[in-house]
Amino acid sequence: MGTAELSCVSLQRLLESPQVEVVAVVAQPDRPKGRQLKVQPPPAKTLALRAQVPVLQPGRARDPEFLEQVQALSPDIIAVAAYGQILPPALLNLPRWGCVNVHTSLLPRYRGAAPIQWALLNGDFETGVTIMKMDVGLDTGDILAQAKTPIDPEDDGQRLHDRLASLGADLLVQTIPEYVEGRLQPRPQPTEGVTYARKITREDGHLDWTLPAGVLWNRVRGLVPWPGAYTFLPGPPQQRMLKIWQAEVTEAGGPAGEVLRADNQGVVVGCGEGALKVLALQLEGGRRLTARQFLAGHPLLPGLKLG
RNA sequence: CGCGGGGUGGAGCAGCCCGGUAGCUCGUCAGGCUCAUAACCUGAAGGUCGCUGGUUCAAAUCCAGCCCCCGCAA
Repeated sequence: MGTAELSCVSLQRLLESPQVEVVAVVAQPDRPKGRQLKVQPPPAKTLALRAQVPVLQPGRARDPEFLEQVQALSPDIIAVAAYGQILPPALLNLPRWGCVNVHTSLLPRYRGAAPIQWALLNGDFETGVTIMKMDVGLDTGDILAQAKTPIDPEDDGQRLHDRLASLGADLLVQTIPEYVEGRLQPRPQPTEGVTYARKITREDGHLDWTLPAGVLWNRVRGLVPWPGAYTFLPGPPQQRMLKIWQAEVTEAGGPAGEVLRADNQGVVVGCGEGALKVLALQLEGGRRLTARQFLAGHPLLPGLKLG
């Protein structure tokens, strides 16, 4: 079961694995998406169809009709990754080996919806993936396997997502046989160190320049590709949203939110503490540009106030 | 028919409302200057102004249709 991009990597590995037969894929229903609000299939469905695997798309995972369909398939195990719905106990207990989940954090840290982003937002130096046996709680199941990866300064939400997706997929296909063959004992999550990664909202991207540069830098990195860190470029005629895709912390000091310097190196903006050198940005309606390209057509003079 | 911005030499933009000489910041090429530079100076090349049709003496500019890019929203 999976919906988002992240689940596709795991699905792909499962399809390739000689030890696993994928009898069906469950994804969330097609939803209106994109610019003209056209109804579009989720990525996992697209991949499943291409692999000619049957796809189920229940509106709710607890629909009795859906549960019957799953029962009819009599799966030995259900693998879940980025599915996006809570699974009812009836489903958790349906397969002989239960349900296993790929979670992109080192549980019990960052239970919940946005573990990748929060690891970056909090400036962690390390994160990873956990394969767990699902139970009724939110990401509280027993741990089957974990793999770690360091977070380096080059990482942003997209890069880390991609890396964890493949790390998780590898670990999943390796873990399932070990678990099923009894070579691996589920162990309860530690009671210490539990944190929750609440869902990210668009407003989380709105930069507050009175915060320290280091915090803002983590925002910029953590919120790629969505919602992206943004600020506003004052008019005339009207203020426009300015997304900041890449930046680094720099030494300069000056009023928070004020452009201190703007040249080919980048746009330096004052923060509550230190300054942020913006390297890649995107004006509302335009495409993403390097600081150099941006400045060629949009002069940003020192003293300009961003907000 | 969800809302909105945009397509102008290689890049990023102005010009469009108020039709009439193709502009700006860069890049490229050539030369100069400098111990040196993503520095500076001089010169040059490079554009069917997204496509199609319409209006007009005249269209980047006004009108209609189409293609493509992007932000919001979901």
